[in-house]
Amino acid sequence: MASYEQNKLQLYNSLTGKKEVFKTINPGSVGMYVCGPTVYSNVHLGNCRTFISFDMIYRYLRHLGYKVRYVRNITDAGHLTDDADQGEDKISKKARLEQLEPMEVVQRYTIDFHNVMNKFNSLPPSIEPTATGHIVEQIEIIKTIIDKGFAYEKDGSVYFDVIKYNKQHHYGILSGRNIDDMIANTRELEGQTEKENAQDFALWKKASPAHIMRWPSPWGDGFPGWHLECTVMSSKYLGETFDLHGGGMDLKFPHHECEIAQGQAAHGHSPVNYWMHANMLTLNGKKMSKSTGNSILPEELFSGDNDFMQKSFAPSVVRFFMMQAHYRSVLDFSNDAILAAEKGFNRLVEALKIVKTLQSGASSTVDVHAWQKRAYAAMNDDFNTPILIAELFEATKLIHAIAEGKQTITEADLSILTTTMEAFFYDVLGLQDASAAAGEAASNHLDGAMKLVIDLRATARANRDFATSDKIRDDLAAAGIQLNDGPDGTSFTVQ
RNA sequence: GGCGUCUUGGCCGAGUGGCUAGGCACAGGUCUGCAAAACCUGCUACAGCGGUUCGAGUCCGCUAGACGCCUCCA
Repeated sequence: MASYEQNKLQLYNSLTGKKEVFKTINPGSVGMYVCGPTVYSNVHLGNCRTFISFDMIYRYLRHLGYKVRYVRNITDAGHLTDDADQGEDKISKKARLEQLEPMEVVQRYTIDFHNVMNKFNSLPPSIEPTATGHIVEQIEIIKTIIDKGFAYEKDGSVYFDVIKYNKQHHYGILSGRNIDDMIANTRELEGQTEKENAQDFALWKKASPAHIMRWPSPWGDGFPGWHLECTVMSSKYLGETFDLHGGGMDLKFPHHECEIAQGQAAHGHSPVNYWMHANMLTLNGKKMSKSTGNSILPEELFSGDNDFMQKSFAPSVVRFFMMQAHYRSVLDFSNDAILAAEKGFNRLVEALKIVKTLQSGASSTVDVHAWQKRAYAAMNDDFNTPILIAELFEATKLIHAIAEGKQTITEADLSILTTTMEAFFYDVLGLQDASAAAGEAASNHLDGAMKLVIDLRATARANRDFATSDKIRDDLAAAGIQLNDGPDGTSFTVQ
């Protein structure tokens, strides 16, 4: 029996507002789509939280034995800077500003995105399609939506007819809005004359002569609307209805709402069974945002070169910090919070080393099975990583107790403890031991040199030459190497 | 203005109506030449007011505050 059959996974479905038992369309397989970044600038830490959250979800689904096809797009065209007719494509705007070819911008920031996600130990998706690679399919689906009567052409642009759609379906089903409220509360925007209604959104935009990124279409030269690419690429690679669609909370409306409308209009049924939304990462209590300057780049955090934090932090520490909060909660990033996370993270890393040195005994005085069950229960309850981490700390206490001989454990139980700890820490949470990543060869050389220094200090201490022994200890500490004196001798840790 | 979410101990952060979340910090202890580190122990809070209930952090209402979306946003 596969692991996913034994674990009753429940997840919060944004569409219904409830936790639901996860039931896939095809047994054992999951089709999962997550809205990726618009590659017009470096991804900031807030962007990363969403992708790390869904990386964890992807990892846990795989851990449960599901075969997952994970599609995450790259938006390299079609994203307007505003919704008015003067709207300009984000990529081409950046290209103009930096005197670059649009695809040069795309290339630069796509590479940056991949580098950052790599450092966060985020697994690459199964398919990473681009909007510009699917212009033909987007034009085709626009034709279909026009044919079905849910879109109209106006002067080289095509708009989705939200009012007409809403007569048959509920536009606002995901975000909990209704069309009358939206109409009553629409802001007055200049240049909206083309649309029949302010709520209508663009499927295709006519390109002005100055617009760099443009493609021919039945309606003239232009470029696709932002919402369309996700509908096209998800249905192409996952089918017209698929299991799971994720993205940041800020995409719920209008982007995901429009995706539902487009899918429904084009294919006659709702595109997604489970909608999941990762919450925002805030800085100083406010949403991280490139445009307001209230953001921090991952690289600035890894290097320590920023105005917010007092030191640098390893990618796994940052990831651990995020995993300590539930993905649906707003999380505030601060110096104090990440410092606390780093210490806790180090304790877990240490426990993972100790667990490998434990000796098994004839009987177990600890209930490893109950513990393992609680750990899975936490994850099965809408991916509750904070509780999972609390259980990992509980296991840490057990490991110390066994190491000190206060508790005993059988070989079989020790095996469960070790593999479960490692599976959750490395495979599911996607964490890495920073010191191990630093390089085995270098650390072997350091080990040899440190053995010499530690021996010299031990000799000095034996001779009660504390001036020498303390100088060794203090100077090493200043160099970032901490000596740990214990009953069995001295070890060291690199800070 | 509309819609929605949130307000938990010094800090971060989970909590399905009744049972200790967890981490950090702090205090005491063990170990140590002294420290540090490590480990052990301790630390019972739920914005305010009212209601439902045998019982509420957990449900309902009101008040205050914060945040998000409504415009590009992960």
